[in-house]
Amino acid sequence: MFADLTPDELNEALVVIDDLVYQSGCMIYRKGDEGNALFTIRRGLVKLVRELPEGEQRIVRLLKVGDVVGIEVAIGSSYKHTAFTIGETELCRIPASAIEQLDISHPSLARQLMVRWQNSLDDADRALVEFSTGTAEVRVARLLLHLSALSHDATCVDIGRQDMGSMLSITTETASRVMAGFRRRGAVGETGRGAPCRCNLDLLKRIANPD
Amino acid sequence: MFADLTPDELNEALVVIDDLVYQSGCMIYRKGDEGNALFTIRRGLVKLVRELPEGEQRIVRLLKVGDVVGIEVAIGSSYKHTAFTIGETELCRIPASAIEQLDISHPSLARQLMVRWQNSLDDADRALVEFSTGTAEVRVARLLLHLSALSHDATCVDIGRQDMGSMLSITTETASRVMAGFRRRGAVGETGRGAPCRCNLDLLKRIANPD
DNA sequence: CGTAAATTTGAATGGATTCAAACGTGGTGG
DNA sequence: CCACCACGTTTGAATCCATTCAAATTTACG
Repeated sequence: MFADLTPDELNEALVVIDDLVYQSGCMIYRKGDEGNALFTIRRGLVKLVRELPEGEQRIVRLLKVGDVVGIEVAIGSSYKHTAFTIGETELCRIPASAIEQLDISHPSLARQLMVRWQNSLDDADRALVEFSTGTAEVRVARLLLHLSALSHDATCVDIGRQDMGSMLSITTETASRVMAGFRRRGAVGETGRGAPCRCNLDLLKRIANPD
Repeated sequence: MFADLTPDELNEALVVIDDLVYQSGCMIYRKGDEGNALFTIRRGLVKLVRELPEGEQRIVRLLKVGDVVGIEVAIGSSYKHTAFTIGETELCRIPASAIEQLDISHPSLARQLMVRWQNSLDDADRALVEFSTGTAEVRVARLLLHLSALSHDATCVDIGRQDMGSMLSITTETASRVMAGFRRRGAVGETGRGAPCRCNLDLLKRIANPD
């Protein structure tokens, strides 16, 4: 993100940037809070959550290593979601003031930010077409494929059934049922508690794209 | 969008900006095409469509007056969706080259673009929470409320059942059934063909937020 | 006026939800 | 160390909602 900065500018930026480690399930910020800082993910996962009118919550986006959390801060907005860590997660905290300063003096940072915005938009659109259409089986398969793509091997982070459900707009019970079916069919390996599960990518792809 | 430009810059920009009128159902651009231009909507509606693996199509976003169509062009990307007009629509065509030029000389345009990106993101998130959760009745009610908010009166653009369905991830038949029910209950007025329908906002709100 | 396309309605089916209970896991305190 | 509780997951059975397939109806357009 800070490519194209001069050494001086970089140093100036770095003094105000903190490196933070959150444990699993921590709230990073709450929707509506004044946006004092944005974050980049160095390790772990972050979920952006929005409350439904009915009181439940829906996961709007899942952010991965390299993604920016709270990018809306860059235009002076308050936070649009509530953000939680999933698994132990390491974040870089970048104060809004630092962004403002650099933004003016350095147009290439502006471009970097635009690229990040577009990436977020792509993720959102993907959620709309892949995670909100098709049967429960199809959605879960697509989510597992998505998660597998984050790791270099075929393991995927063991996400809770509740989180699965609120990402895919299905109940935790159906999420559980579908995963049980996948296990029976060998689409995913036996899930050791909390351990990442091995996925049968070929089989999952076949399930995800019914012809 | 071109606030904060000097008269000279504005003139220079305006010579390359075309004003176009499309009739209903026209394709503005196709997904994957090289992005030579972006557009702003002066009148009408635009739908951004993405093809599902199964061959069907899903409406990812509905753009209204003042929105930017094809904003990804500003970072040199090809089009991420296929764009169609809904109803007769008037667009401003802004060549990518014009954006590039102004982008460098004028940082305030960059900020304007970021705001637009964030707006798109907000719309996408809204689609995820409001148009992809709840029963068919609830989703249709929320869509009608959303459309009503675009007009200043309580009328809302008569969107086809097919488009309704592919916005809400329901079939055209259920969309039709739900609308029939709403008509019976007086949630929407009798729909004169192609004419905008009058909505009973209070009743729709009650349906949209089941307590 | 006649054909094509979109909308509406019906009946049967299937899939997801709901409500409930059982199970396993981890943490706490006796 | 074990009993106990809280919490997430799993499984079951009944219900409900949306889909599917089909046909009738209306609307648009040449």
